[in-house]
Amino acid sequence: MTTIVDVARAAGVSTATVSRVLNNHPQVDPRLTATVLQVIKELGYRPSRVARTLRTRRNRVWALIISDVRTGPFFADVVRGVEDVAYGAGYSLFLCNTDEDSAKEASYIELAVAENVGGVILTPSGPHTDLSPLVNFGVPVVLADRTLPTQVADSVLVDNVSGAYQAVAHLLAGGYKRIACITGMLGTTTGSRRYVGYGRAIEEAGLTVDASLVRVADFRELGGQRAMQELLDQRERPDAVFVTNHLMTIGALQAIVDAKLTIPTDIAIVSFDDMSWSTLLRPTLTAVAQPAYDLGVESARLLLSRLGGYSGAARMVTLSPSLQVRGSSVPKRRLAARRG
Amino acid sequence: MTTIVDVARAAGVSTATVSRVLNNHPQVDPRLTATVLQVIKELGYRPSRVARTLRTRRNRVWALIISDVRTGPFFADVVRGVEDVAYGAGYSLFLCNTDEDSAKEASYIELAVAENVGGVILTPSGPHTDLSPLVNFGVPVVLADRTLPTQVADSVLVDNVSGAYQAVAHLLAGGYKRIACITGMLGTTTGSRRYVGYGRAIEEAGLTVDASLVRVADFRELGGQRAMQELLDQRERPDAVFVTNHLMTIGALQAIVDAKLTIPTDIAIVSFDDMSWSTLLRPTLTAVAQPAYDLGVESARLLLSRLGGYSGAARMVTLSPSLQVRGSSVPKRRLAARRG
DNA sequence: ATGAAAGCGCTAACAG
DNA sequence: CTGTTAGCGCTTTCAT
Repeated sequence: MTTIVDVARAAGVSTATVSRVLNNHPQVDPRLTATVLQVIKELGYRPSRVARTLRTRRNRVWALIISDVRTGPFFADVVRGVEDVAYGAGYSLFLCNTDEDSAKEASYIELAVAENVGGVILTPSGPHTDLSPLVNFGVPVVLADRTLPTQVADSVLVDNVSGAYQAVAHLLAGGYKRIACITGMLGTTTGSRRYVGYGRAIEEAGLTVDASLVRVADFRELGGQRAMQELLDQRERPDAVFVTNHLMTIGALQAIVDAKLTIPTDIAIVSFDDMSWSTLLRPTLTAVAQPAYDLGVESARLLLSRLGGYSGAARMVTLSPSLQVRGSSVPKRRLAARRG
Repeated sequence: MTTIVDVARAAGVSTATVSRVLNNHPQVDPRLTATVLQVIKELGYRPSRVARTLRTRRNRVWALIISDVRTGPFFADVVRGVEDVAYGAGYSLFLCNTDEDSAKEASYIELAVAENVGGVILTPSGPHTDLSPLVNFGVPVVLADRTLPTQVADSVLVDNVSGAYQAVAHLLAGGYKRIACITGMLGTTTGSRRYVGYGRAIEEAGLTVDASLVRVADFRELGGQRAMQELLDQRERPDAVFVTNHLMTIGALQAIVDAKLTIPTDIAIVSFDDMSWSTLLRPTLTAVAQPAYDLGVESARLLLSRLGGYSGAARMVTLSPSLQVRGSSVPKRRLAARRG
């Protein structure tokens, strides 16, 4: 391996000069710069980032700690948003999947400080995630998609209440009356906020939330399927359902198909999370689209600003989801018209 | 920040002893070990991986260089396979998305050597990917999903020929005669191998490949859609189509819907790549399922074995995809029976 | 079994 | 403008 010493020797200069060339300091003779650059190329020398990090105590690496890249398009999009900004600014990423497991999360947080990363973008696995190792070591943290009770870090959120509200208000406007809700764990921000949006829409319409129409599931496919089955097995069936994430939506759709019911005549459905295949379903699926990529981008930007020296109070950026109206929630009167 | 020196001082031992405790060397007094461990806990000390890497020239980090995590479930699954093995063995991952851009790929390869990573798992963007920076620096490389002409590295592949063959043989067995193929760029391994499998199945059935039924697209949604439109616009339409990846399948399905044709009566379809939502479509989608997670796992294992000292010739592991038969390719005679 | 000391490759005072 | 030198935090001979 060729080091900075080899380059210095070959170029007949000191290592300091080589270092200056590497970091393009202004006060260095252009001719020296040229020869050094030449030698570097000839020797195929590449400065060790490890040594540089040790010396400068600045690591051009971030840790991105999320629950699972596989879980639908959401996190994958977030990752790309982060990565694109990071790459543009000369940073690279440790990808850490916690699977919502707080122990794994804690161990990745440990890793982040052990690796002396420059910053962390984290989707906390729960309300008790301990950021103190990071905070104590002065590692800037940005919370993405979920925040924490203690306002110790910048966060970037999707307006879950608004997204859910839009979805349910849309169903109400379409003439649906018995609107069920399959929500995720209420202990999570996403779970509770989306449920709040559901309740708000119902109440603003002068109705009250009917507990028999609400099912708290686990954000997963099987949970969604079971919840939907239960709802359909009741004596008084819902005429519409709002499902708060894409995995549970897959399960719910399966349950509806299994029950041989037709969407939206028997039951309308709106999903939180829009997928590339939403338009391939028949009928096409009405869904709340989350700005996942942008969420990654914004998170990375907040981190960059901290790295750039900003040290004000914790900031909170909220991004708005948008309702994609499609066939699975056609207004009742239009359905009637079709029949007629 | 507390360092090994602080620990040594507080424990009344030398840094060498602390280091030995950290790396659990056998020849160290159990009582000293205890006090050192105690002090470490009290001080909240965490050894710097950066310093360790610099000193030992062994980095417990890998670079995982793929085209794009967002591109469907495939790479996300690969990533998780790699990550699970890596995490289990104490390694972490740089996630690098190249977007099939050889310049970006090259820059990530540079990063890998600059960061002195312990190993690289790479999906080459093309046949000209230059591994020499890695090879020169003695960084072990495993090629995942695609290989390179020069057999310089271990590789883990999916048997694309077999997968495509299974798909097309299944259509032939179902009585389909004019089977079209929408394939990706033939310059890529996946593109060419899947096309080979298509051709082999056709020829083994005693037929010949009809060039008018073959479209070379770009592995993307729009490309798949256009290709399908062209195929449908011909005077003699195909009665089935084999599409060689999931994005083009989405496009093709869209085109079929737009043409108001019915699957599989007007045209049957089989996709390479199975998705979580394949069973939600009506009819459900017949697809070749790739062992993506396992591909990640195997790649990581090969890397681990190199890291463990294995230095034999380049190995090649081939994983078999499996055909998931569903409704989009129901045999013709059964269709006839339904009608009758 | 433990410690002293050298050094991994780099940067940043400090001199000159 | 350039060189000398002292570390960054850790591991690892080499002595003891």
